[in-house]
Amino acid sequence: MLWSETFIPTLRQVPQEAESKSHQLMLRAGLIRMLISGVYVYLPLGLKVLDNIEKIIRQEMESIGAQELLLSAIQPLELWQKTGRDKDMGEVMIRFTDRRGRKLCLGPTHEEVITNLIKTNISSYRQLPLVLYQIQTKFRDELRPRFGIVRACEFIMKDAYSFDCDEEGLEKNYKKMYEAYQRIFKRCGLEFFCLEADPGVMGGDVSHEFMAPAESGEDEIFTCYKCKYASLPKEGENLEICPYCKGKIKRLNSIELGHIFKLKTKYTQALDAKYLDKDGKVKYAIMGCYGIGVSRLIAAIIEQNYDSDGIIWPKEISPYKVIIIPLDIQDELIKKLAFDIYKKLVSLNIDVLLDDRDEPAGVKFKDADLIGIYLQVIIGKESLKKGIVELKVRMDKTKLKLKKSNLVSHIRKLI
RNA sequence: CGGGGAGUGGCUCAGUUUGGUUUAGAGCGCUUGGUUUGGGACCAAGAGGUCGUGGGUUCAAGUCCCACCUCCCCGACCA
Repeated sequence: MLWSETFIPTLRQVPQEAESKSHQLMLRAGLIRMLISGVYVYLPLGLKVLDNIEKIIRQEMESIGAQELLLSAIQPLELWQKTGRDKDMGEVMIRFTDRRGRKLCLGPTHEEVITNLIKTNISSYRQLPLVLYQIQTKFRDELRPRFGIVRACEFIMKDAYSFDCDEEGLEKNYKKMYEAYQRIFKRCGLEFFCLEADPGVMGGDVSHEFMAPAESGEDEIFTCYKCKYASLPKEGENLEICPYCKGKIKRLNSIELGHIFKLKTKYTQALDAKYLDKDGKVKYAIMGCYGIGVSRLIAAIIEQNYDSDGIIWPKEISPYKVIIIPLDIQDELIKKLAFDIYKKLVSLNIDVLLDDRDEPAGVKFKDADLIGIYLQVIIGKESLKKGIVELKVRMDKTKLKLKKSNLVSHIRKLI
């Protein structure tokens, strides 16, 4: 993509509406814009980041045998009355009545809908186990939206649901999911802790939360860096020594990345999702559910990966893998080389952005650092005279001086 | 919903305390022309504003009073 043909509105100054670091950088780098409090639009660069995160999630979900589907955002209130959660959700759930007088809501989550689907389509143990997932927009009328997309009223979530014949099956799927989550967050360049949590309104007995330390995190957790133990503070408690390894405990603000639950039969019973088992007995399917705050991950990644110049995208998340920076686009030699490299990378299927704008070098450097593309190819007059171009890794700021002819192979090694 | 802060060109802000420089300012960005091109460069000429909204006080309101709206932060709340 050529910069001159895309829409990356970067901001030089910190917008007044943003206080947290990730929110500021998302606005400045041209990833998102606010429509109203708690509701954001994603600009092309933001969408590319979102796509990259989703790609990782899909790969890891498929790798454990989960199948993607897409449920509806509009849901009948009736289903929620059956599980009793229409009351639990209260005003968080956005409700409305359509012209036919049907009572509806915009899905804040999808346990009811998926269980209803299972109820009407699964009737035998032969059809189980089943693990389904979707990546979809959720709606929650939050009391106080915060920190940009961290707590928004409209956000994107990956939610997965497992259905098994017995608890043994649930254990297996729960474990697989737990491990897949670790791989996902690791590939996203996140430092995170996993801890046992209160299942809350979701129900069921065991749940685990994945938390990413971040300055603007909403929850405080106790963490031990020695053994990776982490827990949520209980009222009045002040933990200083790790109960497992006696290491020193740190209190850290953190963002909830994901949460997994063993729901067992809470929903399958309420919605009467039965199947016929091997022994000919009618049983309720054993359920688990597994959520990741996809859009929120962007904020968490930035909170953990930035410097004074801007965002530092981890390799797999970077909205383009390479940005080519011809320092003087009026210079024919520089321009030609920039386009030659660009075409070469495109032909190799490498996602590349060429800053073809007629702007001073300083502007291009600042913008490239701000939007945080993984690799920068810098082409300037002086070094080009010696046949040299520079390759800068945004993450560690090392600059490699390379012969033109070696550049592409070097890039391929790094990505 | 309680407490605090803010709303003035696209963005960041000054001006409001103490009403009155006549047409409301600056920097950045934007447009045109030119000089530039290794870290947000420079010169010249331009475009762009219901001062959040409504009402009130006054000879006169961005500035004072009342009501409301919006945004941010803390709290309550939250899979």
